[in-house]
Amino acid sequence: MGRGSNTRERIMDIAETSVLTKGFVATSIEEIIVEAEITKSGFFYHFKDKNELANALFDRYIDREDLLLDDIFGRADELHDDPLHAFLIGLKMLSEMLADLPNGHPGCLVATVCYNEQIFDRKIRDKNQVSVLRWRKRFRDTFQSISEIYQPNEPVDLDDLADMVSTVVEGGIVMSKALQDPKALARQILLLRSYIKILFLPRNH
Amino acid sequence: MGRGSNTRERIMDIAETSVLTKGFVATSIEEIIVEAEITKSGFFYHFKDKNELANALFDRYIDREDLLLDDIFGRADELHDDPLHAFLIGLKMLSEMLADLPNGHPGCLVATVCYNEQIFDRKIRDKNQVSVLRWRKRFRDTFQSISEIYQPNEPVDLDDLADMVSTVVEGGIVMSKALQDPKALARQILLLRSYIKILFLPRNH
DNA sequence: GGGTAAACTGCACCCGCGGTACAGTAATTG
DNA sequence: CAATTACTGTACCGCGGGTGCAGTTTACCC
Repeated sequence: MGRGSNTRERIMDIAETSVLTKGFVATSIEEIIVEAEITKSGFFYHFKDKNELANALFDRYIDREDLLLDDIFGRADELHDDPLHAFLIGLKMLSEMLADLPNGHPGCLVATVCYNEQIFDRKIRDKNQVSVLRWRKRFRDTFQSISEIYQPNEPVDLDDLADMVSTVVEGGIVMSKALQDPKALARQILLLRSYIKILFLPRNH
Repeated sequence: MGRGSNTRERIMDIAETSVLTKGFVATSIEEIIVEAEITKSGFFYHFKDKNELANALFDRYIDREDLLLDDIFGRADELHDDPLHAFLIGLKMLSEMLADLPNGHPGCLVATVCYNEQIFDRKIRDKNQVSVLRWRKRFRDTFQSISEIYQPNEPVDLDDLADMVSTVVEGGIVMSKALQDPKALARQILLLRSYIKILFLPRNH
């Protein structure tokens, strides 16, 4: 192994997969070090305890998700000047990307934290809230731009509507896992898209 | 204590609360027996191991949820003959009921199982799938009746639409927990209601 | 009122896992 | 060549799940 082998990242990759499928508590340090081919001491050299690993996993996960959304909805904005149509294109691309994941979406650490609250320290629960509020801000801004052009056919709170993107993603992941159908998430995103479409597009198309 | 004290149910009540907030693995038998004021032997008299407790919890939880939905949407059907309006009334009542829970929805065991897959036995994962499919059937039947009268303004698959109810509930619970806002779930349900409304109601209202 | 079964208590013990402590070592870098 | 980084090895602790089994209380039935 030695220096160039990036052990810390390898530990985190192994841990992330395991945490998303089995849950944090069920992921033992023992199995991580076996798969990473290091010793227990090696693990605790990189992370002083399991909670520090959780924090590192969470930070990295959120950063990646943000980059992914920047990428998808950034590209969508390039493809259409109108904010509504750009967003609809973005949702379509998001759905397609999720449908193309061979084993389905691996799960979301936000939900993992929610369903294992007490075992994480306060820091990570606060970070969780912050990350959800960042999604809200992102999509609220989008819906703000849209509503300056299109008037919604139903009265809606734009913050709630922004949260609905997160809701459908988190709920869709749960459904995909429960149904053992990797494509379920993608189809739920398309339903959200359908809602946004008929909510803002004028009735006499 | 003695005979009439219904120890088994008391164990399950304590365990359910703990499982929904902390997760299954983080719920120790030790804390359950302290709160239930029994001994370890007493616990293992009722459940041969933790997995049997999980199975019992899950069965009871699903039964209660089904009864709740029967009640709410049954009452809604009594209040309006038209299937669309009855369903919209049902969603409103569901939302109001969730908003009235003092500490918000406690969480859903379906999601708990999804995010802790490997630690439960196969039996419980199968039951999870069955329970989600039962929700699908219930709401698919509703949307079937609706679509025989109203023609949707967008092409939608009725199974997916039925799943969206579960999606928004599961996702909404995650959002409520993450945001630490008990009312978030209720507001997401109302957005789903808004979608169903403008999806089926004719454009020239 | 005595017997039986249900519903426990008490105690002793094993294992796996998270975590600590600390000494030793191989490779890299300045 | 010295110092730092990135580990290994070993020994040990406490907690929680789980087993085994003998003993005890309580309710109810005959």
